[in-house]
Amino acid sequence: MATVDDSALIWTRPEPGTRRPKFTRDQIASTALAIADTEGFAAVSMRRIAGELGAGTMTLYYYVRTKDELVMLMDDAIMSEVLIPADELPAHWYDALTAIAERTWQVLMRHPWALHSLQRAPAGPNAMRHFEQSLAALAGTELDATAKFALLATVDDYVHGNVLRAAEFGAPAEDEARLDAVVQFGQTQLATGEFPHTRALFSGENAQNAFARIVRDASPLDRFRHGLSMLLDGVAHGMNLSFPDRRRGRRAQ
Amino acid sequence: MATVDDSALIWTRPEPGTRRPKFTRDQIASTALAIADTEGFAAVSMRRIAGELGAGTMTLYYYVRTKDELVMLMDDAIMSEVLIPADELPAHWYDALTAIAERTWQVLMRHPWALHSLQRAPAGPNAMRHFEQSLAALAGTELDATAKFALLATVDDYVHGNVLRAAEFGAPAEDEARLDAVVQFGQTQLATGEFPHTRALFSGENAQNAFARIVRDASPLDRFRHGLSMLLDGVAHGMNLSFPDRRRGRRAQ
DNA sequence: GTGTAGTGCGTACGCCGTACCAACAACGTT
DNA sequence: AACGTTGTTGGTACGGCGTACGCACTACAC
Repeated sequence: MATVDDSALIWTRPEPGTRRPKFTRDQIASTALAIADTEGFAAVSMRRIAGELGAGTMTLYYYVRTKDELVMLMDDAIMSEVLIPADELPAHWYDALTAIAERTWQVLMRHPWALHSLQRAPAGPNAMRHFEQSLAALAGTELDATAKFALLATVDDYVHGNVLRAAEFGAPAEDEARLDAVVQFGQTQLATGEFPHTRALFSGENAQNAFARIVRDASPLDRFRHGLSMLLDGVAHGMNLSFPDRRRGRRAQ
Repeated sequence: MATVDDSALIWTRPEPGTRRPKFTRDQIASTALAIADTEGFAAVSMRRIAGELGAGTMTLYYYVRTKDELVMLMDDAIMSEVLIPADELPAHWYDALTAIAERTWQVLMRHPWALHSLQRAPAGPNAMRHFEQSLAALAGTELDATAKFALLATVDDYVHGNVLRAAEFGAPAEDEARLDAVVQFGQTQLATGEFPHTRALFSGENAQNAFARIVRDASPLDRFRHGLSMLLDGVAHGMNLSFPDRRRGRRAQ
């Protein structure tokens, strides 16, 4: 009796502390984060984290009810990185949204595994702050609630989708041999003649060089920016919003 | 000696068959697909698939070298669903891209787990066909190779990102109690006053109703379409492409 | 009928998350 | 200073996972 509500989110349960425990949730989360960043999300196991901390495995369960909760803490830590210091947020909605999106992109690219776990996690405090900040970026516009929501969701969708793809290219370069196998399979397929347009895209040069050219033609960040600006341009037109006036220092709207 | 190259992709290894095996890769993949669709990707285990097929677990390894390869087969099966019959592809790039994106969206929404596994998988034959078809959609434009590639990547990014988010809302309604806990946590946070803009978004009504209103204001598909059209409008302006002329039957460009 | 090699799969190993519960130690009380 | 309470630690064990290894079976060529 008087047990804690089983469905309560971890944010609503205070960290244990009446008798000075050996660890904190933050310590545990950041240990897990370090493992995920250096060895991939798959390397994050309760045994591994505990080992890293010099603790018994089951000790972690005194701070956290399940591994999913621990992942929530990791996600929330990451979301804290995407927050922009209030005084650095540009005044114009277009610039503000761009700044937020770019920062989000950079953070997620540093922790690409977060997208997988973020999916299941309901918004934690820092995710709410991110949303709040995004709304603040739109405060100067005259959009109604539904439009604001739709706009922010669309931008976030693009950011997440881009990271999903970009992260897979920037990955640990794979196996070398594996990569060769992939390229060679691609070439074999192209040779079948079933892919005339794709073949034309790689006109002349061999596929590997062409692929490298396309990849190096623009950095992942540049490609992200380009897509984002197209999206925001479409938004500005479709929602009747102003563009920032870049010719002078003034900020329209 | 004379063993198969370890790094060879599954597509390059022929299915076993000199002596009429009991199963086929297709059978195995579609069994796995059925499990994933009805019970989630986590329920897909080698033991489970084998059980479903009435086979010994290790039998699967005669058809497939690792579970990852099996997942590639699943992904490729899904990618086959997104292909549009050649004669149904609209002539104008804008309509064609919209059709491809919508179909992709619908397929991925039916198999939301695919996004997780798709990330690691190098493009299989059907993924290549999808790319080829996307290029075909742009055949009428005057974009160069780099621009085409960038455009398609951007659209795919948005589609994947949208599914990533939308799928999490349309999920199995969760726990009821769990959902209550999430809503209640949100309200508590709003009450702190740290989130004025978010609070304003839910003006008046209580948060749960407001949330429900925003969700039902537009179906996930409508919201996807809206974002996609904004993106494509931005693309059309930014890349100097024509819009389809909807007033008559003719197709510009 | 017999030999061979393609096919099926049982066993076992080392991972995983975590339920259960005994042991330990920090503190309030006396 | 001694004790009892209870917050904190973590050992053991269970049922899952992917899959390496290698033996058993059997379909077919001869």
